[in-house]
Amino acid sequence: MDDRKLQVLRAIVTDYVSSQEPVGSKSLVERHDLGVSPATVRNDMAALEEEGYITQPHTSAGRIPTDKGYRLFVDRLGSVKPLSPAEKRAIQTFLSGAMDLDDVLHRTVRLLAQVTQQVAIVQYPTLSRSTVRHVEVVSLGAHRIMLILITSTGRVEQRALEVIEHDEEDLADLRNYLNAAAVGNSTSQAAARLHTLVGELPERIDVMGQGSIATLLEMLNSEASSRVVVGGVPNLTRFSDDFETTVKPVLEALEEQVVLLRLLGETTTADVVTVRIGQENPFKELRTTSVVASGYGSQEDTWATLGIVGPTRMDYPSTMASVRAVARYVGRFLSEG
Amino acid sequence: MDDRKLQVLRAIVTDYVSSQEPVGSKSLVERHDLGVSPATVRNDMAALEEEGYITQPHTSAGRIPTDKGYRLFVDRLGSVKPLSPAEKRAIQTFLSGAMDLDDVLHRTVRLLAQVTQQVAIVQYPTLSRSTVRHVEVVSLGAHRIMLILITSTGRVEQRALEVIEHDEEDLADLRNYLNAAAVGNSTSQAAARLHTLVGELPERIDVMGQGSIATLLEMLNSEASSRVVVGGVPNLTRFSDDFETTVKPVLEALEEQVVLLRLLGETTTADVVTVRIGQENPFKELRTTSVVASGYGSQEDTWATLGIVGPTRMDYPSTMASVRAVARYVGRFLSEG
DNA sequence: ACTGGCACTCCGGCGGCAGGAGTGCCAATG
DNA sequence: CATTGGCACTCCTGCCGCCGGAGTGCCAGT
Repeated sequence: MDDRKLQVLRAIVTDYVSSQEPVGSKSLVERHDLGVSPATVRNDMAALEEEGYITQPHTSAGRIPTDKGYRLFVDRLGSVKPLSPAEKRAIQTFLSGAMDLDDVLHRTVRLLAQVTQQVAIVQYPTLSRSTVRHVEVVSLGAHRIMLILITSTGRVEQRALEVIEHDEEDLADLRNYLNAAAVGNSTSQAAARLHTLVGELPERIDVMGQGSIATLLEMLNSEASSRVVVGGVPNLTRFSDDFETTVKPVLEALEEQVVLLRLLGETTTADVVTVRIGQENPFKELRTTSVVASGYGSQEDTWATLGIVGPTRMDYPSTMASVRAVARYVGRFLSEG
Repeated sequence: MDDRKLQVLRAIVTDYVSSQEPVGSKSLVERHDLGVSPATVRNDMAALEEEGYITQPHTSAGRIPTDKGYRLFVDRLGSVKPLSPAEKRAIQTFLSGAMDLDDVLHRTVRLLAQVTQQVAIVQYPTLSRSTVRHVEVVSLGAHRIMLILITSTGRVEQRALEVIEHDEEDLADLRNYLNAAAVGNSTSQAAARLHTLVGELPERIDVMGQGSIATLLEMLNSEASSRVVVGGVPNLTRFSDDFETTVKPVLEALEEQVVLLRLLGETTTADVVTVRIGQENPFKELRTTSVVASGYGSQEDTWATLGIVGPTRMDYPSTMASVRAVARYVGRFLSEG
């Protein structure tokens, strides 16, 4: 591909992103010194349109990038824009003073929404890559107990279940058995060991134990139902122009956890920023929006994904830089704290 | 106040709510059989406008209700519209199969959003009206422990804190002391008894115990920071006309827990539906929206508030009926489960 | 291969115009 | 005295046509 044509495409993308208006050949050469005349640029534009990178909303209007154009832009043209000092500072200080996992994730989603000016989504760390720190068994009455699962990422899951009559000693026994089997293991290991535990319980707590273990296994496997935090929804109002096509579908997607999770995509490796542009993402209603996501976690493991969703016409370099920076920082913070 | 004038006001409100358009004298007498001519209605309308219950967007347009008009409507004219069988059924079945408190509240907010077609808000049950069911102490490593507080409403709060070196026996002791003092008491009683416990701990766990008690007291007093669940945000898109005045401010309010909590208002008695219309509510940005809220809880106590927020031009009778029904049902469900 | 020039297209804003819905007022009526 | 029919008036809304501007495509010239 011709070098200048790429330059022209880059110029079109950046101009369109900042102005939100179709960009013509004349204004293009005015703002970027390409060293050629508008007529030459027009030829290049015609070629770019022929190849499907740009399009015009109507005859004799300026050009706007297509999804394919954006794709080429982020793949080959996106110079990683360094973060401003203010942004760096914001990222560094935002998490200080966070109290628990909930708090960390809520702060993160706010931060991400603020620096990108988009709708931010942060997924709770999955259980599967973490280890079991503690299992607690609590009585809720004569016939109900509550199981609490605490993982190395600080995540706490609880579930109540109906059981037969029991006393405190039974619970203490059960607690010891469960912890002996689970603590220190990864969730998959813990699941396996709990499974073998089923036959080995003393008869007195056998029935209750089996119920508890079944519930625990459910909790350990509940990765699919993992929760998300959303923030920065008001940023959608910046695109009041295309209400029906952009705002409404995004709001609807945000309402559905399942959709959101699929939108963030498979948990990718940490430190790799994924961009899904327009129709590349899995919901046809969201074909006018893009998703910029990244995994986050410790050096060894990726725990979950976070990212933003916004109109296809967004500032990809900045956004990608911000998402990556936030993902890195949160991963480090959670690994330490 | 003249009886027919009230009828006219009622007709204006209902017509405007359903049509979203200023309503004139002619179409009014057509749709409601008031037994008088349009001219007579015009006189009444002029009077109602004089008294500030209705207004016209511009000269020679139809009338729309003012906030004052809506207020009179809900106070004196709102015949409680009974729920449709379908709605009743939805409410009865929506909570069946709920797993834990989170689940209950999420289902509730969805239900409320669905039946009212508005944005729904549900507040987590406050601690203060509930009793302590269990306090759990878990080791998170050599220098960290986690405190978990479980209340009679099923609410679970956790908080990690730094402590000095400790072993399992210390934790067991501490756990027993804390539970002995707290379990079965209301949160305020529990706070008091924990306070007196400070001096009575054995020396071995004294330091750790003081830290734990301080944290627990914080948790017991954290009523103010109580969380909320929001749902039905896409319903906002039904008012795409006045984007700036309705959609944006609501989205911004939803982002701020503090604002939301103030919006729901002081926790009122259960079974009383509060309506705050337009400028009656505490944020000037929300002067075009109304809030319909109700407390929920057991027979004896009110735990928290739930409600909806929507444009002032809403169907108050239906909405109030729905909010009340949902609040009742959730209260009953949580009291039993 | 690039450039300047030129004719052409299409959007968007603006003004004028007509239709319709609604009002206020007034005189008439039971 | 409340109610009513009639009437003139106001104002919004949609529609049409017009015009300017921005942009394009093409072609001939360097």
